[in-house]
Amino acid sequence: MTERVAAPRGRGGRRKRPTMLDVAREAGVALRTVSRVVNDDPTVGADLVTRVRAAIAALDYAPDERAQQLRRGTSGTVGAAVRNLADAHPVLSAVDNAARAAGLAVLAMSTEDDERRERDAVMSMCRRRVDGIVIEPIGTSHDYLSAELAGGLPLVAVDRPCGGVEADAVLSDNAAGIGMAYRQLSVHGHRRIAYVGDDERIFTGRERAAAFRACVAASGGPLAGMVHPGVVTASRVSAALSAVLSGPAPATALITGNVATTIEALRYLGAEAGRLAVVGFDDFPLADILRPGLTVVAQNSAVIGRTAIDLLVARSADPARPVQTVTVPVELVARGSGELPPPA
Amino acid sequence: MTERVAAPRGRGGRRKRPTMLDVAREAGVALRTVSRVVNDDPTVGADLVTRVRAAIAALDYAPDERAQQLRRGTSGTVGAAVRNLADAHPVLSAVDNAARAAGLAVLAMSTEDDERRERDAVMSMCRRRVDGIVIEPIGTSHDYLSAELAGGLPLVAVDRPCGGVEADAVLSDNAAGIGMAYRQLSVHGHRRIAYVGDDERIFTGRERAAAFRACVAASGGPLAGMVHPGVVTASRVSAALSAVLSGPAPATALITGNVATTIEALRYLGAEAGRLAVVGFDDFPLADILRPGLTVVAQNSAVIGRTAIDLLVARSADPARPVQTVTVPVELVARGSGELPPPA
DNA sequence: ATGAAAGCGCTAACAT
DNA sequence: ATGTTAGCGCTTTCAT
Repeated sequence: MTERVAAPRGRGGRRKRPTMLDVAREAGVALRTVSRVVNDDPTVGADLVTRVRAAIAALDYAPDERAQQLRRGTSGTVGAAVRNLADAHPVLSAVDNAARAAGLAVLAMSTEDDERRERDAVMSMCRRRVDGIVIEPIGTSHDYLSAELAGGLPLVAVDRPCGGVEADAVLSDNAAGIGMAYRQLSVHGHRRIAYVGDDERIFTGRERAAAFRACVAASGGPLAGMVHPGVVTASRVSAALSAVLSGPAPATALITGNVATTIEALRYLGAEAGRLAVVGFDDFPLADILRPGLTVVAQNSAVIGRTAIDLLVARSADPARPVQTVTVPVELVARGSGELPPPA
Repeated sequence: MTERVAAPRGRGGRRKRPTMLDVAREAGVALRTVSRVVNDDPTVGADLVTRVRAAIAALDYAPDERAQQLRRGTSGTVGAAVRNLADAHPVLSAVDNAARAAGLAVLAMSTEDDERRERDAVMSMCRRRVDGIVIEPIGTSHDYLSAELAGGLPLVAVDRPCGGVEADAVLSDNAAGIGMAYRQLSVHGHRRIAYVGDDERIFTGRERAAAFRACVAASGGPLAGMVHPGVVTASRVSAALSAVLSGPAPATALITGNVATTIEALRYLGAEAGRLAVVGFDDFPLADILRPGLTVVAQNSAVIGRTAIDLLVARSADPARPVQTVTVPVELVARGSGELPPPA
């Protein structure tokens, strides 16, 4: 690590920021008039507007939003507590765009899938008096929020519902997605289809595994040894796959229950990946440059994010409105891996 | 999209939040005592502490951070203006972790590679009186920040330097990275090596293309038709590749200048990818599950993020300290694609 | 159309 | 060890 040190920065210490009062003095008007100009109040004389604007420019004045918020009682900010800032996060991006369109800033914090960090993040947002929170819930119990909810805090869960409290939620249609994946594989001749996915203690893991079992039951396929929910680790996924692919009647197709499982499965399969039909739940960038391209059930992140902000805004406007759960459709994206035939 | 509407939320409108004064009354003490307890001032009697704590719990009181900030004159927040919230962003994650370790919250906003949005985001952060800003600069001129900088705002650029203003910066060692890539390909027998990368109007594009030319010159390899900097679009990358791979003396190896170019190149090459040696600048998740695995020059995002916060904190403490540019080493990660031999 | 004064919720001097 | 008072920078009655 190289450190290149340049000449000292030509600024001696922190100069005091100009306040509204400074602007007022500079322009020779009352404080109130500056406030009016800043807030585009039409009842200010044109000449004064010009004078105030000039003073603002001369002093490089920018209003202190904290003071505005404090006085106005609203923060113009929504909190977003998401699992991770490092991985691709299309929902966060969609929330950001929808919020900005609604004139709201986004305070994003990561929970790192840790219950305590989630709680810290959310509480910190509350202390900042955000106008609402979008959360990808991690813990099972969110009753630490019941006081805030009773106080009128708009809270929208995405991807999975909150536990222990009534809150609006935006979920993907997990059952339909698994159905699409199963059908696609069936249509391409597969009878022995396996599922490896998330732990059933996690909402989506539970929903998807259950939907898979229902599909198998409905189609009269074999179920024994074909369903492997559990913690997503390299070793567990490897073990599940080797079990599913060995024995007298190995699976010829695989459904993976989330991106992490999909990646681990592809990693384990290595060059064999082209011989096993695979459909993954949830899309990810680069799924299309794999060989063969990965067929996935894609969630509609853009709609999820926008809907979350819509619900948030709606609840802000009417805190007493009924709690709502919106289910967003998913889509099958065929890229090759799900259309491989079973071995002859 | 299905909307499931449940019973009305059992909360009629927004109840007023308890203030510190409410707590004081509830506990039968003075406002100042509550403030002391909230701030863990040791000079409060044990019995009063208990009483105040009880009142806080009873009322579900949480201090208003905006008011604290306003009064304290500091916000405890750093702004992070990054290109994108949707793509993988390891630097943002590292900034988040380092900031949280330093007791700072992170206000992340995306610039979407748009000069105006960057400006809006940064100005909004200034109005929120953040304690500093980490920026992935997009525009060429950042002199709209000169007043803030003169006022003492700590500003740290990551990935590329700011233009037109003096600010601390954390950069990857682009020249060394290109050198590593070039050497790896040379060692594996390649003489005709091509480079496709970002536009030279962009700082990293310029540095990497220049480093590549220097490598070719130093090794006495062919240069004509081998360097293709430019806007990263599917069509431009395709055109560059088809030019480089055709003719009497086609390239046998390729260096791609950033992730977007790498992806487009892989997309274009398709099944041919296994026949051309490739080293990509910058790592990305899943580079290891490609076949062959993609050899990359990996930037050290964790160090970049941590260093950015370190510089920020250092400048906060001493606004007059010399401006500093830190160069962070990169690392070659060999996964197969860069170790392919030239065709016999 | 403009200004004076009160107060948002909190912390920091200064008593006591 | 605890309470009183002022004021952070702004918006908002209420006068004029």
